[in-house]
Amino acid sequence: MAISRFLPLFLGARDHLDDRDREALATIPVRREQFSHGDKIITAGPTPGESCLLISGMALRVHDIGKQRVVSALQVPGDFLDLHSFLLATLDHDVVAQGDCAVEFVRSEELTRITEERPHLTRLLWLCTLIDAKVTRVWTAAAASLKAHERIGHFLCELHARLGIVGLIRDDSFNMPIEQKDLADILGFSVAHTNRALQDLRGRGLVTWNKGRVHLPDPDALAALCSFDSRYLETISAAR
Amino acid sequence: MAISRFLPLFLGARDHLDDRDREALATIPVRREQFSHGDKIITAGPTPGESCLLISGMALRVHDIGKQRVVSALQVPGDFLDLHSFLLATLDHDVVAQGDCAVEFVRSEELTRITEERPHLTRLLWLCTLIDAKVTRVWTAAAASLKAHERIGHFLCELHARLGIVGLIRDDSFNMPIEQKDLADILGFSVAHTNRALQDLRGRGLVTWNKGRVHLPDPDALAALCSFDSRYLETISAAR
DNA sequence: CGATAAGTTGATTCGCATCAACTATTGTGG
DNA sequence: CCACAATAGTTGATGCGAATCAACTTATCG
Repeated sequence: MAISRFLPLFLGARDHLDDRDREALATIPVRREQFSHGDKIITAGPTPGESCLLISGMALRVHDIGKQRVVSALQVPGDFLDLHSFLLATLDHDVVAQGDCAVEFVRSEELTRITEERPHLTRLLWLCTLIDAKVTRVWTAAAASLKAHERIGHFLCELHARLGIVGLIRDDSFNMPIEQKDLADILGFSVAHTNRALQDLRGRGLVTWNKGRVHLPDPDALAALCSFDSRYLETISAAR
Repeated sequence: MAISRFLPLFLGARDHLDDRDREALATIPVRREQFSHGDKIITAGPTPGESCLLISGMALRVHDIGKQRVVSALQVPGDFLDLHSFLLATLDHDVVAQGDCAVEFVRSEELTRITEERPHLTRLLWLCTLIDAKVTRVWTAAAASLKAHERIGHFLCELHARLGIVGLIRDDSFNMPIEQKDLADILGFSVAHTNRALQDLRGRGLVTWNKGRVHLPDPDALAALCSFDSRYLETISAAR
């Protein structure tokens, strides 16, 4: 099975792909697999000989620190879940399905081959991991400086922007396979507090969230309230 | 001027460098520059046509979010401060000198050349950015789940481990161009609270911190107290 | 020796966790 | 189609961790 159309879409959003790049991507063989909510897609420990690309659904990076469980990132369709593992010998966290997901596995040799033969593609794949890192840094900054309702808003703005890149936004609304308890878990709040913070945003008319679907009536106003600056995601590469 | 011995040291800690790799590194021309405490080494915005390597001292990644200033990472000698900027078109944060620093600038063309000619080195450089990302994720996890004294301890354990890789630890002690107010700033605590948390660690006999020098009498005990697991840093690459 | 910066201490306030109850919604078997 | 169970969401009371502000002590350095 050939790799999903998502990868060229995602990479192409960053920099022009020429025909040879596209062909190199199109000929990567993949194995597709389906996961349900809570399944471990990837387990911490020695890295497997393959990396995987999220096709649909969402996934969480889950760290165990002490006796606690902490989410350090959320992945959306088009993201590599562990492009890292192609270069790292061990993975320090699990990747867990948030809702149902489809995933495509790529053998590491295929990626190594790209690095040997297609320098431009290599730089673009590298870029993916850099953007991932950027998102994490901004997440860290947001966690350190925003209040609960602002963090939720920031999180929703981030999702709105990221899902937009892969074409999953319609009329400023998007699917969200996440419940309040999951949101609390992801942001590290209690359920009670999450609920109150969400009510705050709802009360301001900035967020509606019903049955797994989120609508942001005024994304700019929400962004302003939550100090969200989308520029860090609109990354055109300097890779060429 | 040729690139510092730090780069082969740092890369070589991850994977074997053959003679051609070493030569490719050794012939990279660099410009060396000195910065004093508080100087902006790199400014947020369009990326310059060069990347830089920290040779001595420490530096902070500083994000502006809303009206606040948040530190998302601390860099130590051997770290690239913005290997990102070689691939990213804009940088979303400043890099600021913490104490005096020496830095070596490398033109992006040189790095591009490496990606065209030396796939193995490319993978190792990529690896550097991945480790950087790992550190940030663990930082996020620590921030979310540890109490003040544990976070300080975790931070010191991380530094101990990272400085060890580049040979800057002697008898479990190391230079720390950081005062309590800086530490508060980095971890996002108030100065008062930072002080109390430090006293806690001192009271347990796990940390001494005098005149810019930190000593950890029992690193393992400190690591245990603070849920620090150094494995995420001891990264042998799977890059070959 | 006084001046400035670094470190320490205490009192008060605020954000969020925790625990516990309660309501609304969804799902299930009879 | 109803009765009930299970799950998701909401609300309130209380406690703790850390911020804030202000005073004070100790180093450092002309």
